[in-house]
Amino acid sequence: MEQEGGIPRDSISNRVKKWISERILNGTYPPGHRLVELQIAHELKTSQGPVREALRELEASGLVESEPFKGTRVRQVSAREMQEAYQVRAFIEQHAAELAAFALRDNTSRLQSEIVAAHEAAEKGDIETFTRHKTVFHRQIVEASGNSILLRFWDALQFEIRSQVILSQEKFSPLEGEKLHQAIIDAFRNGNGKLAGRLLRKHLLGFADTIDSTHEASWVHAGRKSSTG
Amino acid sequence: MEQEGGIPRDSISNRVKKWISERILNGTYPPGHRLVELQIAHELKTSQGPVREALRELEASGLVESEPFKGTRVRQVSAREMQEAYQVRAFIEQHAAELAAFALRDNTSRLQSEIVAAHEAAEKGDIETFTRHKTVFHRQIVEASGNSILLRFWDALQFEIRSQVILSQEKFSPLEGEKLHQAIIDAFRNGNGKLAGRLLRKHLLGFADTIDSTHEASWVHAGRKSSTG
DNA sequence: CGAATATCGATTATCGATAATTTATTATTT
DNA sequence: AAATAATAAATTATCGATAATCGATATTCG
Repeated sequence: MEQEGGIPRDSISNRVKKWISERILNGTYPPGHRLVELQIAHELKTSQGPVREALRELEASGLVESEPFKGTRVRQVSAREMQEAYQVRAFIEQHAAELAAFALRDNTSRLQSEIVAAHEAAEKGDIETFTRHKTVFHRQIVEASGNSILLRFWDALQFEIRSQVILSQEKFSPLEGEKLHQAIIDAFRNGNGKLAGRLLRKHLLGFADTIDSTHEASWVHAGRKSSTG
Repeated sequence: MEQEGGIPRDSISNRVKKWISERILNGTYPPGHRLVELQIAHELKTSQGPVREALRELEASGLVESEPFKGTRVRQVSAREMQEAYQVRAFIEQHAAELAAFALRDNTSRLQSEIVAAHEAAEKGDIETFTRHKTVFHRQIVEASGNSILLRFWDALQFEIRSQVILSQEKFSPLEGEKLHQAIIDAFRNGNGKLAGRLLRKHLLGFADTIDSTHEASWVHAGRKSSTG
């Protein structure tokens, strides 16, 4: 099957995977939505095999869930699970910061530029760009830890978290964390990984604490532009 | 592979998955060994689909690796990666211990019985049983943390580590850690999660330190009985 | 009427065959 | 003989079709 005007260097199942995850991420397929293999296959003019493979990979990464002979649907993450995820992320980043202290000492320019970019986006009200830069900021710290397994876990967590919801909290007070991020950078500049770690942990556990079941309604699908500027 | 006698209680792809992982775990398929889809399918009297699906799941859990059109082979874990894995495991268990402090206070009987069982196995020279009970001991702590994501990560790590190698170190001095495990239990009995966490962390980082590339030859495949009983 | 069961439509799980791609082998040229 | 091109072999990726299973509805029997 020849690609219609696009990049042909990707397997069909991979393209299907991207296609589906895109739709889950931007809210077209809400949690609980059913994903029928042959239906998607027909829609994408391919066969059942690649679609099935894509769904199984998405299942492995936590985006969807499936039961034998019952089918696959977009996974619904509970408030409880979100709390757990933020807790795990909190101490992953704390440890990463301690491990990354040496690598980041007097080497914070990349971190700084992400914060600057995030700040600019926040002022323009571009939540999506803001969130992206803030995410890269945190990921760079885990990357600098030099522990690839830690990074893999962090990625898995991030995928799971961002796939479903973004805390409305994060949207409505984007400038709140600015000072904190600067403090984290300063700590790294001084080679104080312990401090950076404590700050990160506190920051993230703060998010975790804002999550409870009563807030479930205030979550918003990732990628959807909030109409309330 | 037979199913004639009754209702097939497990899908074919799941049985294939078990069949393959069993062979990887017991060393029949060593790291680097190539896994050809149609060849396995023929050997198990099934078709390519289920085998392919099984291999993809094993890839997701880190047991094998594959490249497009090149095929799948048993993954080789480097000394470096083993170190990283033990580091991550160390601080996962440290945090789990702190979270589990409340749940385990005056509630250590299950932990205790695992240690007793491990001790008995060690005296009989039954390394496999010893290792299994020691693993359950550690897993129970993570379970008691109440954080299911933490547990999922720990399981993934364990699968990855145990799938490939067991530190010969652990085999030759099984009684070494006995006192430490008792100390951990005592800490939990007193509700001192911080202390239990520190002990666990130190214990595991100790293992991590014994790993370096010069020791690579001393690793032994999991499941293989050492002839030097 | 109501519980157990047979049937139907929808969907997943599996199969056998074909196309696409890589790797190995042979032929050709310089 | 070395390098390159052409061909063949092996294997993965994909396809279209069939079998197995589930859920809902209709049907039978007490």
